[in-house]
Amino acid sequence: MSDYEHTCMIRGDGGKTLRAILDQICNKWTLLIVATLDQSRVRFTDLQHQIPGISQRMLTLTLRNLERDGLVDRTVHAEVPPRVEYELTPTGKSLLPPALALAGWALQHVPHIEASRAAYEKRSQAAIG
Amino acid sequence: MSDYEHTCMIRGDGGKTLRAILDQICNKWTLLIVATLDQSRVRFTDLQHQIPGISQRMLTLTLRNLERDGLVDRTVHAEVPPRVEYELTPTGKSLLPPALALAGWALQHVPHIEASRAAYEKRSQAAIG
DNA sequence: CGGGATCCAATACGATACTG
DNA sequence: CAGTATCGTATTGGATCCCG
Repeated sequence: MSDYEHTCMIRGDGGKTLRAILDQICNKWTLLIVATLDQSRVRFTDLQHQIPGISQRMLTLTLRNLERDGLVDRTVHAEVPPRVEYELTPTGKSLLPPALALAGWALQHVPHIEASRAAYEKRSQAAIG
Repeated sequence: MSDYEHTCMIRGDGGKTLRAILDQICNKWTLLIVATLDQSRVRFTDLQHQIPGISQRMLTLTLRNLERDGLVDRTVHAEVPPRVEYELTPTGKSLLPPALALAGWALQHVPHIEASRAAYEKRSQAAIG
């Protein structure tokens, strides 16, 4: 499918559901969690450590949403202390390439964007003064 | 760069700036606007029509952010009535492929995700009842 | 250890009214 | 036409406490 066809479908009217799903994929933590689950199954606490800054609450909520959408599998081991592991489903893994592509783009353009922001702020200041 | 290297860089500590930028790209309207600017320069009102559901306020705000980040150029024509056109900068255009890849993924998996959600709700109901 | 429940602050967003 | 300003609501997310 060409880029142009993509844009047409994105803009299409039926796109309300699509927008909702895009919103959910593109929130603050989803991409990070998916990226972190790339290699293997990971425990809850390990996830929390590997994603600095995420709160327990948001980790739980985001994982539940991913589970609900069939992108992540949750395995509870009947042990004491309890052990819960998360891993990507095949669908979840299929999200990896585009997700990493976007993240890679952001990574590449951080310097450019920061410079552009600085220049913009400077212009704003100049306009005021 | 391999997927694995990508994930390492995403998870890295310096990632606070990266996360902030990813957040901004992945908000409710940015991807839609970028996708809509794909082909050519578009006027403010036309953008509003091509992105059903966006409010004037959010269109303005998001466009300003994109301009600030150097992804969109704003051209004001000295006419009456005024005419303002927006177009992607080269950096903005470079965002197009990964953005469309993600949107394409979402599009492909809408049915699967909706089915998974329905099944999940059903399980939850069963657990309650 | 994993995570549910609650409270609270920040902010994102929409609706409306006004302007050059 | 292309915004800006203001207001009110809805959502997001962190902090904290508690529980099996």
